Amino acid sequence: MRIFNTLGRSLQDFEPRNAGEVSMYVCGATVQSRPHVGHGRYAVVFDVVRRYFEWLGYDVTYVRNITDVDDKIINAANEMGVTIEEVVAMADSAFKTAYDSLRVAAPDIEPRATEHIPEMIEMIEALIERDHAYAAGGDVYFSVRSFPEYGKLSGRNVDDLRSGERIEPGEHKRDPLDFAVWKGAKPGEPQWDSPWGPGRPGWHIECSAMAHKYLGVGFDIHGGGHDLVFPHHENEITQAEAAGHVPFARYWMHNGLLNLSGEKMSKSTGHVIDLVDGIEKYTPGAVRLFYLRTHYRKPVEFSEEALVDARASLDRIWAFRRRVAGPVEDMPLDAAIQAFRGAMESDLDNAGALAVLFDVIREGNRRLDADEDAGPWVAAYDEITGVLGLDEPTADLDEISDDVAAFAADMGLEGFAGEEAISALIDLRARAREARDWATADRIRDGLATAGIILEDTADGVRWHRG
RNA sequence: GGCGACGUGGCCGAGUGGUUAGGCAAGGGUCUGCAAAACCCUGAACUCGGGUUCGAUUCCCGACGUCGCCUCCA
Repeated sequence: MRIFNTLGRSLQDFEPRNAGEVSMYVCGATVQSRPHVGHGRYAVVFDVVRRYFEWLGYDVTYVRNITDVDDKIINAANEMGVTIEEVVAMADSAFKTAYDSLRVAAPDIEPRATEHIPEMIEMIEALIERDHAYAAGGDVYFSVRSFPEYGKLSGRNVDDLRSGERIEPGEHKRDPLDFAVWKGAKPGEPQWDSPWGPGRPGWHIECSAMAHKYLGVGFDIHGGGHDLVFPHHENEITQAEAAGHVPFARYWMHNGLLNLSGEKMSKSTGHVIDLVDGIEKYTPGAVRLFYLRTHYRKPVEFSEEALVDARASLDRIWAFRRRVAGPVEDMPLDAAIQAFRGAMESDLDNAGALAVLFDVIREGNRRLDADEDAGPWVAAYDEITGVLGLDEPTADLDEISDDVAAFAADMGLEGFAGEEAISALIDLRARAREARDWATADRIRDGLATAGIILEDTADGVRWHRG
């Protein structure tokens, strides 16, 4: 497996820290507001990274944090006139809803910043002991110039940074480049006791401390959005390594960002499309496929057209598997699995992997049309869609059940519901077709379509699926 | 101003120093009561200008363009 490592900016062979195990930490959300469609990408990308390693047989430990204390959360609470807990609960639940519908598997560990304050304080103490941080006026700052390697991840030279040149009122930095690892408490803000007085942790120290706690020194993969490279990840490395955890992480993966009308989506500017809304509008599978059509490192433009395109592609994918009922016994076609692996091993070329899937589908369809054995192709399909999380979920009839039952009743089929109602209607339609009563047959097909069930007549009988 | 990424057919999007990516859309056919699905066929590309090379979309240089980071952000 070759991975593009942001640390060193090169394609590198992946060698796990411990044979057979992969430890990964991904920066999750700051739960200040509902997720936008950009957040779905990082979640899906790293979900696939995890699934792929698991598929290869690695024992994966996946940690994804929740940042639940932060300036932005405090500001949001003040603006909305609600408590911080309410902001966190609202945003957190929207993120969970989105992850679930996108079929992003829950991480093994999902630590919250507010539950790891002692670990952060411990790390800050270590930094002070080693003269990499200093307390000033109730705050604690990291001394950037005390760490010569600062800038190694983002490729920045300390002297080129014009950021942080201004010092906010009330800050006590010795050097404008220094950043806060502990912020002294302000009235009305969440606070914890510390050796430097009451306060709360800086953003970057949260991840350094939690990643270290759960994954130890030199864990395998640290991931996140490309916009986190600087300063967040740069500072994470700096703090962790300055505290003696060397190396902090060995491979750094960053997914490309999502643009909207040529501009990055950003919570702070409100230039966003809500993720939960987008999933509802375009369907979860189409959104997931949209993320996976493009190599994970490239920027992507979010557009109506792109989502409609993804939806059509997904229909093609799923239509193939519907042609064969149930599981297949065959071994997956070796050539296809090798090609799939080849793509994935090449820095997780998810777009190339998708091309392999479409090749499998085309040949599989051709074989089914020709009455040839398609088992190995179907098995390869199952294998690949399983890793990508693109297999079709079992039809959920709950929300349309009433409509189907009502329509069945209209057709004179009282007392049927769910799949039974669908089967009864299909039987009724079959009799109508035998009698060449096309009007009734079409009425049933159209009625079911309105309710959300699509019928297809095939040589082997009628198939249905959710529309 | 500093650092970095990218520019492929109507749209999206992989890849490669010389031989068809793939998807969506379009046109033609086959199948079908009609649909739907599927298969077959068709066309179409590598931003521009130099250079290296027998040969470059692929390597090097430059131009133009788009985007990201340098402040919170997946």
